[in-house]
Amino acid sequence: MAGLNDMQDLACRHVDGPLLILAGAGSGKTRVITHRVAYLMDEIGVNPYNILAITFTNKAAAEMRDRVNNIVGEGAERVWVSTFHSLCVRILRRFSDRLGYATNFNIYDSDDQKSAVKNILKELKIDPKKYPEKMFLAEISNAKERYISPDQYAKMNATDFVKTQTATVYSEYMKRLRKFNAFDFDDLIYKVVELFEHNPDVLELYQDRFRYIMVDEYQDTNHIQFLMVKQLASKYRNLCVVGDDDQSIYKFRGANITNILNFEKEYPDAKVVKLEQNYRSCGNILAAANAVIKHNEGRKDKALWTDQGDGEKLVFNQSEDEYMEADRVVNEIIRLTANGAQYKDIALLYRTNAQSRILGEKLVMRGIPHRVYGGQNFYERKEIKDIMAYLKVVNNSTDDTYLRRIINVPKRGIGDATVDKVAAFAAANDMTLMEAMQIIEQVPGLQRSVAKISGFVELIDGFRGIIEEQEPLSTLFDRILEDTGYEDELIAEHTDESMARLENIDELRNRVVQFETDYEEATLADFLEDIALVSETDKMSDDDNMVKLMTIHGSKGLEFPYVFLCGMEERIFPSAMAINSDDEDALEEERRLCYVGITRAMKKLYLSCARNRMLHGSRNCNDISRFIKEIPPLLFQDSGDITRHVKRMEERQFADTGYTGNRYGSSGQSGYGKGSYHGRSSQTGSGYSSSNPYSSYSKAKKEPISITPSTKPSFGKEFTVNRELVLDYGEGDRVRHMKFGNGTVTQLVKGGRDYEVTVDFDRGGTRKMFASFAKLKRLEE
DNA sequence: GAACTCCTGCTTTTT
DNA sequence: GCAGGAGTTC
Repeated sequence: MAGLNDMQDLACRHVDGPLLILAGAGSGKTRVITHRVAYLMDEIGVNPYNILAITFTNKAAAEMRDRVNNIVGEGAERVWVSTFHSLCVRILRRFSDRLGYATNFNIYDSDDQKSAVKNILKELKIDPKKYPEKMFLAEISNAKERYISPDQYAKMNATDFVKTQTATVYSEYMKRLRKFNAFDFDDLIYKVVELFEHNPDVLELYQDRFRYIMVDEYQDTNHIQFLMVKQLASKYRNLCVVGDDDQSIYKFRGANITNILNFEKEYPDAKVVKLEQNYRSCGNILAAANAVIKHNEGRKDKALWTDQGDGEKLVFNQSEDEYMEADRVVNEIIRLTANGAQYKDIALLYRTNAQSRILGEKLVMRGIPHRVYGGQNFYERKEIKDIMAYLKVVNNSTDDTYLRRIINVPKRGIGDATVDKVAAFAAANDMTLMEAMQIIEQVPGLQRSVAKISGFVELIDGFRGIIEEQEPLSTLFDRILEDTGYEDELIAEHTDESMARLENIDELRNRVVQFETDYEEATLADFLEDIALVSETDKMSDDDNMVKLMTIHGSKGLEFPYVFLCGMEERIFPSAMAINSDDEDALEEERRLCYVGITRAMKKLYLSCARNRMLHGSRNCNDISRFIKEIPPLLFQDSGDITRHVKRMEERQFADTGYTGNRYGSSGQSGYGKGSYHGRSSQTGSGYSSSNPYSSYSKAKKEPISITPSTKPSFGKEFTVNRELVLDYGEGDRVRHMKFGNGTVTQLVKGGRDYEVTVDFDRGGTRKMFASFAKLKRLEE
């Protein structure tokens, strides 16, 4: 298959049985998956309806959908491309009644989970100061990820006091969610696995539907996702997983790297294909990435390489504080754009969302268009949560959580004392809060509040009427803003803050209208689901010509010509938590994260840090990140700062031994350019990386790190340079296709390393296909 | 019942 | 440095 390298080609052509693709960063992973889909459909004749592609983010799903559409044309929309979570929601919307849940269930976000646990702790009289709800939530989530039910959990931990308490909370939590007809994120997958386990007919339905399964970012799957995939694939065993153990960065969320490392054990007949040729970054960037990741133990050995040349060197800067760091970054952005770079080609990446504030401020000051992704989520803002709570109550009022949030917002004189009385009545009579409020006259001990509450119930009933009459969502939205007086209150307040809130509400309204336009048939439940499952990064658009700011986690799967990795300091990146952790792997995960960050860059990578920065409200001095020191200095454009820094450290450490510091060349630009450093490094093993015996980090491996930022493959000769695809036909020519017979080429478009051919077949039908698959033969007529 | 003030604890990362 | 929670006062 031309347009693909040998390994990519091999992966595409593997049809039956398990397949593991180890795909390094930028190795054309999505390309392989989409080509494989095309191959299955066009060459093997697989019904697109039988293909499932699972991705990690909605953004990745959308991109894959797009690319599949482009390649296979007809029928592409019938390939099921989605994330684990939305796939599960769709299955549950159809079958959750088998588990005793209604199909209009709510999806809990972390805030909802938190308040649910908080309430349970109150009921069980557990002091949240001694045992914070966070602990219980983490433990519950953990159990769910391992497919451990509350009962099992209780049995497993019968001797441990705190854990028996956790078992009770877990059990109560699940009862509560069932009562409120809600699933949390973990449940979405857990409950599908449970559904499949107890309903073989349902499982078989989906097994037959998804005969060919592909899972992207497999290194980020957790145990329960592994189980689900296993269930689905067990009948036909056509499972293809794609991943890179070096890019596993979600262990904190339960991702289990052994899923990918042990794939061959689980499926002994698995075919394994490694993709190591990188098409994204230039050689210097790759060399830096390889050098950093090499410090990790326990990884599948591999190294990225490119045939695109070294490209530009890396830039490193240490500034005095975070403001000066931001200034420097912004200045460089101005310089880049003055030289023709587009704003959208630039990304600022950082370890924690908090770091975005100062960068954002500086960009505002200099009038640079930019957008901050993630962080203080749009949907976490108070006013948005309030309006969303109204929508959720209208959709499904069984859940007290949202009701309690809005019952007195805006203020309508229904205080906590009143709500507690009604709640007690509801609990005693086994009804929901809303049900009790509907018969409020029967609730004892309320005087003036009765009228207020029945007024509120009428309000909600009015909103529900709008839905029943099938009025558009935006109508409901506007009515909520008006009838509750929410908008009026903010307008009357007329402060900067209230105006900002109004703007946010406007933005939410835009999203409602957008959703309405995108999906005409959409219901309120659909909208709420979309909000619950789709993050902001997912909605990132390439049209906006803006500088993008996001965490490194958020950048996974993306690429940018110019990347700034900011805050490259010890205790920031790697984080203090990882440094102090007793878990050995914590640091390795940070390093993998660093690897992900570096490999986002295509043309040029900037690394920066500050000598001191505000943290937890106090100013701290932080050392340069160990990851910087793991990058060979010869890869840097101007290594003045880093050289001086390391030299100073060495002098400090070895002053009494008479060691005067190695001479890393002059501090000027030309110091490293002549290869002298590199030669020296491989002879003596000293250098900048942690293999340097004088470095402050001695945990490093003994072997010297010699990274060759070269164009040579890291292994074997079988990786030859791309062959160019040469076609012997053109537009207007008559061609023959193996399956579809004869036709006329109506269009020929070069797309990447392949051609997209449109053929008008004599037997009827126009098909778009990739030349590399179609294997069209020119007919002489 | 509401508004105001003080205090604490926290910062990874997110489907 | 900030948000959210608790406690106090009107």
